[in-house]
Amino acid sequence: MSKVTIIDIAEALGITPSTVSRALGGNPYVKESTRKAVQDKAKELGYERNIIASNLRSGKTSTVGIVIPRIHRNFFSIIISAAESVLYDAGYSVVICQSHEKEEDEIRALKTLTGSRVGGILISHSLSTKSGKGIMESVGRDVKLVQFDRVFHDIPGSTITNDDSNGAYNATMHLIKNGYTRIGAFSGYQGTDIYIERYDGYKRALEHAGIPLDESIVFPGFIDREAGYASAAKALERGCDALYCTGDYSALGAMDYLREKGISIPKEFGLVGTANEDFTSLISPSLTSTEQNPREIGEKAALAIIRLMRGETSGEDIVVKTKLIPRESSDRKGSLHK
Amino acid sequence: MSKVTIIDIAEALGITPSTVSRALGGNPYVKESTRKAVQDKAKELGYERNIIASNLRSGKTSTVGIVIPRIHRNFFSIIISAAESVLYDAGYSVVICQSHEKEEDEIRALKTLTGSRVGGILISHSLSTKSGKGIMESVGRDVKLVQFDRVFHDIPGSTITNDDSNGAYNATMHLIKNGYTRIGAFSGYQGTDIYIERYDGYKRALEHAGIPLDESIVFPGFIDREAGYASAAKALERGCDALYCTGDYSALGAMDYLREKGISIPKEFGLVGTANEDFTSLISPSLTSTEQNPREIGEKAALAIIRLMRGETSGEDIVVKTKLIPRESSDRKGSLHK
DNA sequence: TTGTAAGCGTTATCAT
DNA sequence: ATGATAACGCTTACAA
Repeated sequence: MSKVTIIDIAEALGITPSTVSRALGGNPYVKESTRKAVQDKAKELGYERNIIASNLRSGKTSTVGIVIPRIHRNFFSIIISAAESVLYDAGYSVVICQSHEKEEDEIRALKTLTGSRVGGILISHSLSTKSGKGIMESVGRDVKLVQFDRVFHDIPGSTITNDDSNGAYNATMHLIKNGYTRIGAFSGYQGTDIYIERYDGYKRALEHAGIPLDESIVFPGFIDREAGYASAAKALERGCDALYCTGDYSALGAMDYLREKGISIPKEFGLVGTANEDFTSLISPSLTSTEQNPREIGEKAALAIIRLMRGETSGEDIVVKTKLIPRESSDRKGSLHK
Repeated sequence: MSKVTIIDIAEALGITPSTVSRALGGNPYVKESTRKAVQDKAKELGYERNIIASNLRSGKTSTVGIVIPRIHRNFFSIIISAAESVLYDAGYSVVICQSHEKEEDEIRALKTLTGSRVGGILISHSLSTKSGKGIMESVGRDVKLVQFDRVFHDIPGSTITNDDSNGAYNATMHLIKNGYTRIGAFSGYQGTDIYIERYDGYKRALEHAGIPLDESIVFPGFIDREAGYASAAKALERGCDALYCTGDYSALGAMDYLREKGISIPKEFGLVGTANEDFTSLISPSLTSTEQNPREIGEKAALAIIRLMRGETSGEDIVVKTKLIPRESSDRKGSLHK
């Protein structure tokens, strides 16, 4: 086990711990020969810096916290995976907490993180978090914050978001181009930025195509499979021939209902989801969706928090492009060649 | 921000830091009234223990590392999620690393973790890790280890595994009971315990049913979607009417092939997967699979590492039961009522 | 039951 | 360019 300290190295070399520390820490005021000797000896003895002691003394912390609603949601787990690997390579540790979509848990997680002295936090808010108020109270001034996906713009720090409005615009346009004329929407909870943005994109597309907005075929609120099933019934009743869904699971629910009613997709009804979950390409018909590039979001978020902690910036807003992935569920024109 | 230390509390109360430390640390040799006073004052001043200093001094660490092949695989992300929440409640932090299925990355992760002085590690080995040798060399004697899912039994510490052999036995038996008679197997890489176990369960079921083992319809090695597709072709050629697959993705690949050939599932061909991935219930026909209870594995692994770090045990082997989830892909008898 | 005092291993701040 | 020394905030023998 590595019980080797800088003192051992210093003694072996007949110099002092301070010099060893400097040599290892990249301090410019060290003779190259000394640095070389120290590094060699360190390797020889199997030295590993005691991060705990280092953090204590320097007051800095090399730990970054991540708070997300649920770790086992594909979108988030890919983000974590990407962020974790960037942070790790940059010498940071990562601590992960879940909010389980509850503001209460989110605040508890934040308190625990600041308690364990993280230097920065990556967060995507729970759906039940209604404002940045409680967040700001639980996070100290010297902890840096990067929000991603679900963000509040009145919180200091950086944000990483998708161009959600454009994503929704493109998805809706895609339906229009495929000849659907009465396009409803599962618009999601309209108290959260991303859903507001997406609804906006949907409306812009309709407007662009000269289709009047009909709020009776817009279904806000829950977007899980069950809600999708229930709302699809109403949408059909009200004459829809397509649905733009701000979530893949709600689209799946709609698919359940349509299949039950013997309505053919995409012939009689068009469907697009959002998030490009794994299953979208596995089901039949496969589901057209919008790729949000979670890997890119994770990497950018990690780089953003590093810059923030290093004081290289005091905040930036980064937008990651989405991409429509056309599949069978909206392919009325048969433009897909398998 | 919390700059309050035990010294502040001590001064405010006219006692010494040691007593404050003891009161807060649950030391039994403290007068109840003192403890009460300390706790009240701590709350009043907004004190938060500096975990870094605490760890440095005590030599202990309240961080647990988790090493898994890939974080964004459903099975693993649920395990992490469960383990993380148990560990967090018990006052531990969690650091997560990925091995990307490469032994090299696994060892690198292990070294980084021991470098940041974790007290314990939860690990499921990469497929390319062939033995416990390299693992043992990179982990010091005083770091505790809990292996889960993919384990080596020559490594000290605890293990959490599924009753894989029984799971495979039940899955194969289920096919037999549904009237399939020539049942092949995607048996997985036969250098890893879980796959050996499962192959054993498959063989036991055949034996039990009096069906002779035919190795020409057993396909070891890769079990991804592509491999499933390729092996399904051979299985069909060799007269199989069903396949037991040690993975859902390989079963999905087989399904791809069978669908292409116009072979009806489950009428003409039966299919069971393993792992009960989310998509198994979303595709059509839905895929019979074996639930491995990752949540339970994660919780048990967390509790096991805690016991190990506390010195309450020096190692235990825990087996988590699997459960067959019958779905359409093997339902030749129509015993499923939807 | 509480106080005293000595560090844990590193880094910052003086000197030299 | 390097050395000496103190300190980061906490825990823990040992004493009282």
